[in-house]
Amino acid sequence: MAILAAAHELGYRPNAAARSLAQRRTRTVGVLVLTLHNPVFAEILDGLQQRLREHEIDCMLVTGDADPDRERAVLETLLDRQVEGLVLIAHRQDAGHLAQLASECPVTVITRHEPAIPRLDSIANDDALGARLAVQHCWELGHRRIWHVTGGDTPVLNARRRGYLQAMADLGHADVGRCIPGDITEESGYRGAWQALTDPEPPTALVMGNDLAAIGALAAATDLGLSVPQDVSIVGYDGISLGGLRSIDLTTISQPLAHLGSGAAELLMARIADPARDSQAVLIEPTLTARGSTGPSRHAWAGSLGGS
Amino acid sequence: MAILAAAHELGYRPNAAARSLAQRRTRTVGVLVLTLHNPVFAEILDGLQQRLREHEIDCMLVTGDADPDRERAVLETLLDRQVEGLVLIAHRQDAGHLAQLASECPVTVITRHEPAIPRLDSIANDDALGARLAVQHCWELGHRRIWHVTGGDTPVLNARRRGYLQAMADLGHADVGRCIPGDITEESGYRGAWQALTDPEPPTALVMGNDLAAIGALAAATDLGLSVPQDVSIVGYDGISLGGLRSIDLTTISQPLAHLGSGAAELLMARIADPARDSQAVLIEPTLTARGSTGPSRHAWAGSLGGS
DNA sequence: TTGAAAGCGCTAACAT
DNA sequence: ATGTTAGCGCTTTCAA
Repeated sequence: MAILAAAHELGYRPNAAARSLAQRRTRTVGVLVLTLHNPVFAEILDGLQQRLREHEIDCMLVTGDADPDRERAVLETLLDRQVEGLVLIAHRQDAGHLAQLASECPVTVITRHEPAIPRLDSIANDDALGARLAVQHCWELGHRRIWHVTGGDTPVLNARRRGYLQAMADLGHADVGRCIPGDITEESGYRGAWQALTDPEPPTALVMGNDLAAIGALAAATDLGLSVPQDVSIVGYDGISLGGLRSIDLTTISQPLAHLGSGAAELLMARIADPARDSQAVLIEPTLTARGSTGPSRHAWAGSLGGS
Repeated sequence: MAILAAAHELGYRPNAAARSLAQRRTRTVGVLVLTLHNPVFAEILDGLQQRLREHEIDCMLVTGDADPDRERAVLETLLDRQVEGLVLIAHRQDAGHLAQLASECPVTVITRHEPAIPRLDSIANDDALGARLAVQHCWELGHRRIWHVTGGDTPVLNARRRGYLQAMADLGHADVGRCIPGDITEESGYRGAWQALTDPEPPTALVMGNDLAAIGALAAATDLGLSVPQDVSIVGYDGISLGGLRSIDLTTISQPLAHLGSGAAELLMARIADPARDSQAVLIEPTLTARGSTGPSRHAWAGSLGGS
């Protein structure tokens, strides 16, 4: 007893591997994040890590840098370490592999609304709704030629594209809409916006796949000598805090990022406590944050077609 | 044999805890990162993780969100898991605790030049030199009233401040220099720059503590109706890729970020192979990346004091 | 070459 | 209340 106490003083360190072997639990969950380069994930992780800490659960953070194979490899290492649950923040896995993961341990997916898979819960914002809000905002400012630079062929970005198309159709302006393929990096946003804005009949408003791409789009507009929002309005998606800076001042569709993280932690804890419970799919309404990158366009009513 | 093979097919998963217990090694290193909100660390991690992967070493990534106590707590969990080494990317620990860590396992520190501690290596850029380069660049553009918004009271940021003061002294203009306290977030950069630029005798050039703060400074200039670089030149530090965007277009002191990461991996691997080797302190020369946020100032020669 | 046994450092269930 | 023992799932050693 006293001996043990003394040992502690002298730098004795309990071996976590031995403990989890004997105890048959690790008090650890694994967290996969799409990439560390987009601050949106840091903001989600803030909420997630804080809540896990409250539950006294350790978290092992890994990233596959948006590469599905690398993701699979790091998920394997997490599973080998007997994590008690998995949180996937914007993964790149298909439904089959997801179901397999969920058969091995509780899984919670953030940012993505998954098909019903047993033992898998999800929490996400309504991307289609968000994209519709973005289009409506532009429309109310008088824009008609509203284009979309997509974020890539993933469920989240496809939902945003769907919302965009839906909104354009609802407004009766699908004919002047257009989708330009891209991904969710600044560079891609720059290229996509450049392509759009150098079109013979350019759009007056751009709905971008996410905030990072929108920041790239701002750069493209600058380089083309266009003023924002006088010449072109730009809307992002995510609501990263960087967009709130006055020199960026990006109108965007805001998700409650930290809340997505803490909500995921709760879902995972609940499922670990009761693995058989029904799958939950929490859907959160995004909101428009209007800032300086959108405004009435002087071209809005003067394009190749008039108002509605 | 065949039995084992079949077991594998059927979802058998080796238990990493049991393996590391039996094998007495984990093939895992722990990585502490100051914060996930600054993309500079993602860029360092790119280089680090890739190199570790080449060595077939797993990496457990944690963050203490710039809070020394939280950092200490997560470092404990890493040590409990018997990591074979530790990489600290911009930590907040004092020399005493660092020495204690190094006595438990090999440690490599990135971004910070540590005092000689046994079993601890470091790799960093020369922050004082970088800050001098920033001042010299402004000076060559004709600026005299060059102020510094500091990044806080940490060794790295203190070195930058020292370099700034040194350069001002060398140029014989220490009297018009001034340090404004701040930290390394956009918000702080905004506040610090605002304070500087609303001074009765404002500076014509601002050397910021890092790129994020510089981006905040750009916002402050915008809000004050000042043009960059006509009214004020702004220099960042780090060389994050965000600064290269044309809408931001930040002159900065570039560190070879991925190289810092891969270099740290090599240092750590070498020390794990030979724990008794001499401590290494790799120092890398930063370089100036001149972009659009700096230029000759129309006020440079017209301030309260003329040229030299 | 293949199989049995011991043991890694801890915890849990016992027996004292 | 305290001390002892078995065993977590693997690797390694040693015997066959």
